[in-house]
Amino acid sequence: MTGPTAKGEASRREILAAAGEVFARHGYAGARMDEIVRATGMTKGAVYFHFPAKRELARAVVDEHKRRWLALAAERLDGPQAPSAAPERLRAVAELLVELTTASGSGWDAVRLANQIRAEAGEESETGPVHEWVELLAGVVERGQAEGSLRPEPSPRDAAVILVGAFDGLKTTSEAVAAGDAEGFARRARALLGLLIGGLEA
Amino acid sequence: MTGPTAKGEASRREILAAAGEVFARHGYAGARMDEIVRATGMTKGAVYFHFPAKRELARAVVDEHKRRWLALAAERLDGPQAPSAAPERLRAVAELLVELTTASGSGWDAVRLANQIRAEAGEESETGPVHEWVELLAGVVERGQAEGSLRPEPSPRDAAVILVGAFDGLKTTSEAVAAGDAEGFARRARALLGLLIGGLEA
Amino acid sequence: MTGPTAKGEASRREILAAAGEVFARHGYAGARMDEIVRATGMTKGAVYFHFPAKRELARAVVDEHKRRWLALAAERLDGPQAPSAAPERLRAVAELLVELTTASGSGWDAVRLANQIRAEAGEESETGPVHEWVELLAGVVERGQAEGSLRPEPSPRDAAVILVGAFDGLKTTSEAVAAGDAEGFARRARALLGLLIGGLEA
Amino acid sequence: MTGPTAKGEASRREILAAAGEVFARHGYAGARMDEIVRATGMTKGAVYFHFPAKRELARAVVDEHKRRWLALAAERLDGPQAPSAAPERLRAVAELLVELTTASGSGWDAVRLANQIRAEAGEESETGPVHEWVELLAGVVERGQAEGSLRPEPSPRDAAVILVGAFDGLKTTSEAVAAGDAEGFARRARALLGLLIGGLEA
DNA sequence: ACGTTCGGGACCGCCCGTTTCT
DNA sequence: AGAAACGGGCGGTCCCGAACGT
Repeated sequence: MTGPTAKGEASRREILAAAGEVFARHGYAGARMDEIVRATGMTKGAVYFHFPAKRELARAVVDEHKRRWLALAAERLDGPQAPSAAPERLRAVAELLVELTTASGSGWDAVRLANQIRAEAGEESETGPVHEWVELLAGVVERGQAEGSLRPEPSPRDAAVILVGAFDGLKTTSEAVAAGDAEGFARRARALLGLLIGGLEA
Repeated sequence: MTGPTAKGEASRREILAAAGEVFARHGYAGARMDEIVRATGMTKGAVYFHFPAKRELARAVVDEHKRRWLALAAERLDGPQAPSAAPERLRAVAELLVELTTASGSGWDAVRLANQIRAEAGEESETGPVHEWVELLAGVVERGQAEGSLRPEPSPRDAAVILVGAFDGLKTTSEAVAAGDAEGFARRARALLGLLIGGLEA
Repeated sequence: MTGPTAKGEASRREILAAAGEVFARHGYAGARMDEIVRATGMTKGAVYFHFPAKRELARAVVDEHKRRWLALAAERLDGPQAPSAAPERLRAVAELLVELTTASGSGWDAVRLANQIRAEAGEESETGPVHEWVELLAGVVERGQAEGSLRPEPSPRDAAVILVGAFDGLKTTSEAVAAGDAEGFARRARALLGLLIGGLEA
Repeated sequence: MTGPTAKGEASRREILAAAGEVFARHGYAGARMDEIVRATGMTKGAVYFHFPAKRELARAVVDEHKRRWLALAAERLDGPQAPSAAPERLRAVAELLVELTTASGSGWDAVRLANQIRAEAGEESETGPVHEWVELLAGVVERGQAEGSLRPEPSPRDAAVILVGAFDGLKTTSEAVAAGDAEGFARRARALLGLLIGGLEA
């Protein structure tokens, strides 16, 4: 009745980290609980104490990343040196995306993981990280269109979906074409987002 | 030593079709061989006579689609009423992509399937359908840049990867955001490709 | 990380016993995991928790017997009423072999099982029970030759291999000729070993 | 209605040879029909035309060898320079056994194959090659005992079983102890048989 | 609260000896 | 004699819960 202890929290975080890695390496279905367990150094029971099922674990991994990213995005958009014009705000978010994806090595993996969960379980959870990004960008686009700095043509939501989706797909395809070429991906991603944002400008 | 017969070929095609559907429904890992077998109406032995393993079957599905699509693409680009200017050629291919994806219902699934196989097997096959599309589009872009109808900035290959990847990702994200909304996807896809191709024009 | 518990040990032993029986009845290849599982009264998961694969299980069965028999042999050779002259020592071991084989019912089966594993897996493990017997007997023969109570002709190792091999083969052949005739086997085995040991004496 | 043709006979022999090799390599249970088929260069239908089942094929392999060996044995025992004294006759057969086993590479494999079939199918066929050898040797021993050149102690049949069984086991054990050492096996085999026959002499 | 060892079964991909068409 | 189809069953995996400490 005393709630989670400090040790419990630490274990939880460790499990989350290990699971994130394994899920990223093998995909949701391909990931084996045994491997996750081994990666944590704990035993099966320990993992299952914190997360009652594989799916819950995956969801927790996704949520964890989501939390972190949105905090970063908010910082870029609301922080002291945040730009005020919509195109620049879009560019700031775009840059954050590129950085997240290339820097931490596997930043975008959680997005892919969320998609896999969705694909397996027949459409349920509508709270994946993509939605958050879409909402975020849709808000920026909407304000930009209201201000007149962005063209009114694709609806804010469509524009947002296009930006997020295009970026996501580029990651997959880049890896299919040239696996491991992080630099090439960053170059292409910047070109892509530049092209799109430029096209959206008034 | 007489080679495959007509009946055998027919069975092979039937299996391929059924497998394509099941793979599309559940993804590669989620697809059960039993379900594929049931879908063909044949028995396990029959399927395993034609394809020695699940992975080979999936690869054959991918290759089959690849063959068909590239034939269509070639038709659009080399047929009688094929446009000659690079931007229009890109637009023609873009339109074909949209049509294939929305019309046949399971058009783009093979691309996704190829990505899943690649993800599972730890990067081996370099013959997925993406590569073909990339090569095809890179050729068009290159000629366009030589003619001056396209800007020289992203390299032909980068441009091609961007076009293919962005399109691919849009599908996934569209479904994550609004599952089953084919019309919405087509609208966004046309907007995306229009934006990109417009941006590439001189 | 607390190590195996008493219950676990008990289960392990039970599985080992059941597996030994089934392997003896059907041979390694002919033995079905399902039957072993059924014989234990547990489920597949339980068996595979203790032994990760059929081959490991078989190896464990072999090792178990090896341990037990060598302890008995050591008792006969080093115990209080152990003979000191080499020929008598050989005869003591020979008698033990006959007793083990006929008495416990499934005595020599582990030796046959080890041979089958080796035959299947393409020569790897050099730790089968035969080796232990060979080493044991070679030691006795060597001392006997040094003392002059045994002829120097076949090298200790050759003599040991001959003794063990001849005994092993007699079992198989006896059963091929007259299945189930334990008494006949014992008679022949004593004759065989008497002949050989007599021939080795100075 | 014309009976087997010449081509059919040739195919049969080819299948038998290929099957013998594969059975020797993998054992009866481990041998795959597919591999045998591949080794013949024919198709499954062809093999199953000549031999209705795997077991029949194995039996045919065994019988084939049996036929050949007995012809050779008869030659040694009844030929022009055949010895007349029982001990020498035993030695002649022993020498033949050693030669057969070491020379043709896999001479004794059929004996092992026969044992495997018997083990799998729960004692039926009593016509394996071991029996033939036992009968043959028992005859020699019987005459020797009648003549007084062999001691009367182990019955002819027991003596024969001992000789055959000991030899068989030595092969297995030799390979377990020193795989591939044909020379060592021959040395030990000659020592073993010399020891035994010497012990049987009056 | 946290962790461990142990056990449960459903299920899965695939193999394999065989039969059935041409 | 070839290609094609059959279908039962096998070894093994995997996610998870139970029982039991600490």
